[in-house]
Amino acid sequence: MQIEKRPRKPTLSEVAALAGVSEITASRALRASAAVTPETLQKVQDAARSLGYLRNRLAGALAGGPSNQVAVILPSLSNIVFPDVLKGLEDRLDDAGFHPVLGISNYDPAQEEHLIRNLLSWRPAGLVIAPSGMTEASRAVLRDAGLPVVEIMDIDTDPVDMAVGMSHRAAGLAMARHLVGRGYKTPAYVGHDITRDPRAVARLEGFRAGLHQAGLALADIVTLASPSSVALGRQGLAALLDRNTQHPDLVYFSNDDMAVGGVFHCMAAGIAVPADLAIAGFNGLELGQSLPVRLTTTASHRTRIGETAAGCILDRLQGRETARLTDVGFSLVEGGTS
Amino acid sequence: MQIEKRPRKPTLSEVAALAGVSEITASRALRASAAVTPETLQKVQDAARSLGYLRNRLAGALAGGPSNQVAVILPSLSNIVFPDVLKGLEDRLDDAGFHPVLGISNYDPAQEEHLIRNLLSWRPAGLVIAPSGMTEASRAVLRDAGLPVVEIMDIDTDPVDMAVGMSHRAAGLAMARHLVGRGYKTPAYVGHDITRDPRAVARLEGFRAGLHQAGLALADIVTLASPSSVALGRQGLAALLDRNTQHPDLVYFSNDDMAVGGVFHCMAAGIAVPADLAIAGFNGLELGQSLPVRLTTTASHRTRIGETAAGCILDRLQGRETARLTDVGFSLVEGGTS
DNA sequence: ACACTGAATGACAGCGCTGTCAATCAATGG
DNA sequence: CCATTGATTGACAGCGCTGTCATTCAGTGT
Repeated sequence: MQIEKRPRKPTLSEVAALAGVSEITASRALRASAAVTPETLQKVQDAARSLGYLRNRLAGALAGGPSNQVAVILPSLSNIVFPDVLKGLEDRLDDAGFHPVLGISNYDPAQEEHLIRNLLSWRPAGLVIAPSGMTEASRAVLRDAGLPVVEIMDIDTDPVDMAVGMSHRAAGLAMARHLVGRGYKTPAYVGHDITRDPRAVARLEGFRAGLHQAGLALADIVTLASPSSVALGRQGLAALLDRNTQHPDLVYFSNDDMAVGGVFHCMAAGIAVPADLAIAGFNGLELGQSLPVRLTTTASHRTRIGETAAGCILDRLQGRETARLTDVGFSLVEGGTS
Repeated sequence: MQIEKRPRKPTLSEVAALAGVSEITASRALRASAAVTPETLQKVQDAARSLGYLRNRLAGALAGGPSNQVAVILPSLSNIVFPDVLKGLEDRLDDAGFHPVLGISNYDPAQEEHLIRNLLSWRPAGLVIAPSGMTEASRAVLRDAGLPVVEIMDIDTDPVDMAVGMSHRAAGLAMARHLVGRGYKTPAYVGHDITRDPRAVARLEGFRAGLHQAGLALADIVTLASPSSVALGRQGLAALLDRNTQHPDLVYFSNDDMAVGGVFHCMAAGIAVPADLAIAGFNGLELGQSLPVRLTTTASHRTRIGETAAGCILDRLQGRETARLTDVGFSLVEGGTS
């Protein structure tokens, strides 16, 4: 008695047989990778269609064919920044027929290392990572992997292979200069859990440096040990203003989510922005730009980072020249909150 | 003369040789898939480490081993809803050592079909899709694929295999009932490009049905042919109020982004919410809940949809029973804008 | 008419691993 | 002491495809 068996997926050799050609010819026809008579092409395609043939890329890649998978490791999806980056990546990769294989490190270097090995074991064509304190072991694995690797977000680093991003320190510095130029004298800072966010730290440093150059310093600073959010920004500003320290005339927030929370607090507490208090953020999220009064912020080009990183991978795969460091820059957005 | 050749990655057989065991034993040791003496285990692990061995899952999967990739097809990453779903998916998948392989259909059924074939050619363990008008061909491919398939977001459908989501019609209906109960008499609607968003259409239908049951009808309706955004909602409400039709006492927006735009318009135009105009959205985004006045909305459980969908895939893979339809429900959020 | 060229096709081997089944061997029970 | 059992290991074959090199054959130049 025959055990009922799901009819196996048709293989290339069955397609070839039906089309009356050799396996390898069928392979070439279906990949358009080498010269095949239009006639043969037609026969093979017909055969494939009538059998419902679905290419098995596992076998193809194992046999030496190219992979069209690109490993992507991000620290989180909760922060809108990373979906934006991912969007840019996906867009460009998709154009070239590539797919991201995703891993989320949760800002954990150990998890990151684990993900690197795991994703690499599928022999992807390239790897894009927004590092979260990569271990030396991680770097070593990437170095030996022999595939294009792009580290994204930050370019104040020494990448294993390539890096695409912006200088967060420069962004903080630029914002400080801008605001100093507007005449603010007693700046304060409200931040989220920045121990996990070296880029926010870099912005803060740059901001401080900018103030320092103008003979100013932060009047006060509040950091809360939670991931950034609108609610947290609101809470953070309330806390800041509650203290009986020198009242700031300006608050620089660790990012736009936080800053929008600050704006909401002002709305609710009847604080005039920017007359009583100016507010600035970072990222240039749509959210902040759709407020009744546009948020002053620095626009980071997140999607462009993704696109550019994907471009680096693709360029490298096609043997084109690639830059080690790519600065996508940032732009200061002079909104109405400062 | 020897062409310089990147030292090939060590293979399992080299590890086995170094460890002094057979290939298959090394394989088992590294997978912990069958009984191996602690001693052998140690030897093999040491050998693997000292060689910098990196498992090749391409070969493993081809040889009949399991895949830990799950294809995920979403219509977009621009709408925060989908990153939320993806987060839920990734979370649960990661727990089980699985990775999402991502494809974005851009709401295009043809692209969707293309993605399905493409991703399936990597022989993933399962597939999760937020359908965008799946073609019959797509459904057929999925049916024949012989892997767990979960269609997400909507459960008002007839899925190929499983579906996880909520009834958007019911959500619209519930919101209508709630608002009718609050005494509003002249409701209006502001929506985005809903031709591409059947779920928004379903909510609108449900909303209309709810009104109808109470002897009411939509006083006015504005739909704009762009993807939803805060700015678009703002613009939409302005347009609605600009018309010299009966003034609404309530506007139901196609989603929270749009509704928040509406709130912002009211702030800017000096319209008191909810005294002059009530506003309701859909999704329960953090954004709306952090407004100075919390937005009235329906919370969709996006992350839970992702988690549940991943759970279905995993359950099926482990031979556990799975439901064909899973309703994750929704919850009405009575905010201050109504 | 003949060697020569290039396009189209094919034979072969093997990518690196795991499922299946068989072999080995110490421990157990009578 | 011998058959039986279960735990551990190994031999073998093959997953489905593509790179490499060889072969075929029509078209070209002299």
